Amino acid sequence: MELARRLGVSQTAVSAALRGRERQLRLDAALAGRIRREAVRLGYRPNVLARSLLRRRTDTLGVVVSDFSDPTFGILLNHLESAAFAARQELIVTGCGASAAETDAVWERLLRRRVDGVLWIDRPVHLGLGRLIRLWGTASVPVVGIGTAFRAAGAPAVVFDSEDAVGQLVAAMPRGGRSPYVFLQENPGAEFSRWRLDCLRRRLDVGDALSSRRARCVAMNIAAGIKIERFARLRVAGEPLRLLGDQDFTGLRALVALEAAGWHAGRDFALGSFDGLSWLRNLGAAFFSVEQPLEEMARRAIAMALSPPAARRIEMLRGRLLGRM
Amino acid sequence: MELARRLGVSQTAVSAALRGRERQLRLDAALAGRIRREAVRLGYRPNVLARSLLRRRTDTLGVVVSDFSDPTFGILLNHLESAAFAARQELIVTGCGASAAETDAVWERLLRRRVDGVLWIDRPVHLGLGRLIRLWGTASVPVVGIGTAFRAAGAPAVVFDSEDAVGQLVAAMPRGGRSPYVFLQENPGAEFSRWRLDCLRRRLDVGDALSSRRARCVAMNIAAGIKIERFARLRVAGEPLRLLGDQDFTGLRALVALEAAGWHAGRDFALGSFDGLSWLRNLGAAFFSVEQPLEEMARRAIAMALSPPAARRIEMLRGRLLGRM
DNA sequence: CTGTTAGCGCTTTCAG
DNA sequence: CTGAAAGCGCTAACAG
Repeated sequence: MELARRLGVSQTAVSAALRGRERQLRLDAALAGRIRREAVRLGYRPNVLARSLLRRRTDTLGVVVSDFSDPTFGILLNHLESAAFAARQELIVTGCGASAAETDAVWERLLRRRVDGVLWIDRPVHLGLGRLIRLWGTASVPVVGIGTAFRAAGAPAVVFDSEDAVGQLVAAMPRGGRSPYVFLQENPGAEFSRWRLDCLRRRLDVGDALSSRRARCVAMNIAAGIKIERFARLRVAGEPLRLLGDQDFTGLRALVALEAAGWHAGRDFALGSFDGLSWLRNLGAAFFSVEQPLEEMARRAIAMALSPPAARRIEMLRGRLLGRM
Repeated sequence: MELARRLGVSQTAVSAALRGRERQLRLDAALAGRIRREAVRLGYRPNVLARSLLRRRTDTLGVVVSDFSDPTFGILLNHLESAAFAARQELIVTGCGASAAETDAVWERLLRRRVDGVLWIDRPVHLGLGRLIRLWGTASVPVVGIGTAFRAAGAPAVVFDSEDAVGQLVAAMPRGGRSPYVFLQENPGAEFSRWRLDCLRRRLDVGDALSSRRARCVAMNIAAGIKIERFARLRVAGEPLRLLGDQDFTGLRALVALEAAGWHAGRDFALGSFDGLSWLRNLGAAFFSVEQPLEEMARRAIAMALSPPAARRIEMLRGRLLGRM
């Protein structure tokens, strides 16, 4: 160690002083101080590579994000960083690549860096769940999934409870009547969208049994744009239409279009959606949404990656309803 | 190397075969194939730590993101990953921490990992530009800033040309008349917001000189909500109000509120904003926006970090106008 | 308290 | 074409 030579002390002393291990080594406090001061003066930066190589652990978790541009994942990442900081772990965040081959490369690189564990945020659109789980099987370190995609993967994961969220939304909407529930899909092929629709259907079936009345559920694809006539046709006079966006952006688009057409939230329609992005709070009361417990998800995911294998399993977390009509 | 022992060949041969250097070493092709097959069979993963330690370079760039939840940065990150892949570099993405102390820690950790360069996406809200630039000075590797915050920092950076963007927006709006330009601010303290307002003011001054007519510019803070009366008061009968959101979300909020109040885009107001987030394309023609050239920014930033010092300087990139009224 | 020693897993050099 | 040897920067064990 160059620093040691310059100061004329042993490498051991330098190493100990720099990591605050002076008590253990019964190192002179004054000396330790001198070493630390000199280290700062010289702009000395320990080489983590060498350290990790020797210790055979990196205190680092890899994080694979299936899409950086999803704001929900962005907020989750912010929380993950805090949680990692608290757990004295570093994070290496990376995208998932644009093709199966790139995803393999990303995965491989993370493991070659000898991360101590991997968190995988949602399934990449180009990679089937089965294939992904098989990939995880090649790891020598713990892998934890985050996201609804992993609800039935059988792998350790932290999952937002969509089933419960749908229940909260339905409970907050006007009951009874003949107007249908309209499930709005911006990207009907997306897994989360289909899954939430399934949850809604199941939920309404349960409602049926209890109220002995048939609540209709209509799925509407609005990817190509919103046609007001389609809404008008579905509506039963005097009753508000019950709209559920498959996520906040979808609900927002509907809101813009309906208001522009002279429909009024609360009178003509009730609107809810998923994820509770914070900027919704600025839109007033015309909209409600079930917020994902992202901070808790982050904490749990990190804890799970760091815990012994036996403690790793699927955890379902419930959301919280924001806003009311 | 364990693999070498198992196969009964030399470490040299294994190393060469695995990195496709067999020609240089004049290694037997059959042997190289055998080594590679065996490596796959055994699930062998070279240790990047050891490799980097010896080579004294990591082929890795650090990326510091000031806010993961900003969708613009998210898209930029996706592009950065592609660009890095193309340049055979890896990326270590990290948040910037929530306080000055955490930012220091993030920075330190990146350098201790011996990244070959750092890209810094926008200035953290809790850290002054001066302080940040000073921090950069402690690096032994190139640092490239990305974002408007660095337009005058004197450090190498890739910057979206807001001045030009304002020009494009103003040019696309109705000319003349007495209605003011209203600049909508959701977070008036934010640097980008103030800077874009400044640009607008300067632009309108230039317009003045040419048309010898005074165009008024009003800044309106809408953080607390949108009051329609404030807009009504500003409007000159028969002329559309010219609205500029400081970013897309801001413009969107205004759109929702104005349409809900019975104002019509095109007739009663013209609305533009910044950044060109892709989901705007779904909102129809009521809105236009200047898109940041994120893909190009990503490519340039990576290239700049990899180029010799003399080639590193500030690059201003122009945006593209999306949508028309 | 300090110095020495022996590596962590890999690449490179140079002599076979 | 192969093998031996040196060493990247650090830590841990142990003998002074």
